[in-house]
Amino acid sequence: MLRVSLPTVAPVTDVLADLEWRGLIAQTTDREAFARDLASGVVTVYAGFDPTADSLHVGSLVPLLALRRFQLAGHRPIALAGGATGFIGDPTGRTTDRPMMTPAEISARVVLIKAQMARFLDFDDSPTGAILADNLDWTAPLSALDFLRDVGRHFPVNQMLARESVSARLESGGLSFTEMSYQLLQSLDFVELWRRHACTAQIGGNDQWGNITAGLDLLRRMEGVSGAHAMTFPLVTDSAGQKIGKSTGGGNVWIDPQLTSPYALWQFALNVDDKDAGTYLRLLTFVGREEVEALDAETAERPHARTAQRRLAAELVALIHGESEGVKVQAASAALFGSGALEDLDEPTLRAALAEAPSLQVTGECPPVVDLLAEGLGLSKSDARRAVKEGGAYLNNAKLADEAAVPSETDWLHGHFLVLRKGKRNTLVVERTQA
RNA sequence: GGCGGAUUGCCCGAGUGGUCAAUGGGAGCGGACUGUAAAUCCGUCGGCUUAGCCUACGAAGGUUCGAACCCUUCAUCCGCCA
Repeated sequence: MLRVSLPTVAPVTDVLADLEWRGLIAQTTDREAFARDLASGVVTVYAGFDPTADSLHVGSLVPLLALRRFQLAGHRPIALAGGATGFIGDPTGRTTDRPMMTPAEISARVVLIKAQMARFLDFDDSPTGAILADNLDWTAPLSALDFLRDVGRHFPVNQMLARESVSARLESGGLSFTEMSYQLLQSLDFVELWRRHACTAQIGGNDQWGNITAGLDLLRRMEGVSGAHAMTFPLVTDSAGQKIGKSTGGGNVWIDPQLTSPYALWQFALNVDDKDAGTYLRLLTFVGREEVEALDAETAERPHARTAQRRLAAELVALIHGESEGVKVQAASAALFGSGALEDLDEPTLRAALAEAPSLQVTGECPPVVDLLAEGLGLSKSDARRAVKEGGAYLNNAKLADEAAVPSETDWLHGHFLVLRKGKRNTLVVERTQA
C-alpha cells in the first residue's frame, strides 16, 4: 500500500500545546510529567483500533492522526489493531441481534484496517519508526487459567464496579462477564506493549479513560512501572450533536474509497456546517494554528465563500486518497454542480465522480426516462412522474419537460453513459451495454 | 376477572353513513432564493396501464344501494373497579 503524501504539515515544537489548541485533550495523567518525558526523548505512544467494520472512518482518523502528530514531533507511534478485543466485541451494541463475527471475518477486517493505518504513519528503522501490532498476538496464546491468575487477580472487583462505565451499565440492566473482561484485555495490551516496545503512553477517546487508567494500574502492579501516561480526546461531536464523521444521511464517512468515494468525501467536507469547519480542520488535518485561525476569520467574514470547507475538503481528500485524486474530484464537483459541462469530463473522471451514485444497466432499447428514474432510484412511478412534473428531473444536467421523454442517441455521454438526476442530490448513472 | 375509552397515511392529529385517497401540523420530496448552507416562500406528499382505475382508516366478518364512520368477534394499548 502506498504512503500518501501529506498535503499540509505545519511544524510543531510542543506536541501537547498543539494538541491542546486543537481541542484534542480531555484528560491526562500528570501533565507536567508527560510534557517532561516528551521533551527529554522519544516516547512510545499507542492507540488501539477495534475492527468494528471493514474500514476505518473519518472519526477514527482523530486518534490515528494524533499518533501521527506524536511521530512528527519525534516520538514513536504504535497502532494497535484489536484482533482480540474485537473478537470479544463490545456487548454494549445498540441492536440485540448483531451477528457474532467469525474469527475469519475478524482477521479479514484486521488485515484491511492495518493496511489503512499503515498509510498514515512512517515506518522506518529510526527510533521514531511506527509499529503496527495486533493484540491477538499475545492474547490468543494465553490460556484462560493463566489469564485469570496473572491478569485477573490484579483487578479488584469492587474497584471495577465503581468505574463509571460499569456502574452506569449496572443501573441500566447489567453487563456480562465478557464485557467486564474487555477492560482486562485492554490493560494487558498496555503491559505487553511496554514489555515489547517500552511503550509508556496510551491515547484514546475519553470514553476509554477508565480502560486506559486500568492499564496504568496493571502496569504498575505487574511490572512496577509508575511513570506511564494516559491521554484522552474529548468525545467530539459537531454542532448538531452528531458524532464526527457522520454524513448528513447518517452513515459513516469511510476511509475506504470503495465504501466512500473520494468524491463523496469531498462533498461531505464541503457541506460541513460553518460552525464545524474550524473544528474539523483542527482535528482532521495538520494545518497549523495561524492558518486555521485565519480560515476561521474568513468563515466569519465571508461565509458564502466557504474557504474553510474547501480547504478541509482538499486536505482530507489528499490525506486519505492522495493529492492527484483531489484534483480530479474537484473537476468532477465543478461539473456536476456547475453549469453542466458534463460532456467535457473524460470518462475516468466521470466514473469517479459518479462512483457513489446508484447505477443502472441497460441493454437493447432504452425505456423512457421516468422508468429509469423509478427503477434506479427506487421510486414509485408516480414519484418519478411527479418529479418531472415539478421540474425536478434532469437528464445530463438539463431539465426534463416531458414525462414520456426517451433518451436520444446524442444524450449518451462517451456513447454509453446517461446522468439522470432528481432534485439536486439524487443522481443516477445509466450505463448502456451493447447487446 | 368486571366496566369504560382508544387504535386513521412516515409521525402527530381531525373526521361519526354518501360531496373521503380522507382537514390541519411536522418530517420527507421538488422548485424559487442562497453558499451544493440556514431561514423564508411556493408546490407536492398511497399505487397504477393517471380525464380513469385499484388498494387503504388495528384484523376478520356483517348491516346497507353505499361504511374510516353502524353491528359482531378478535388483537393491542390506556384508565377505573376487583
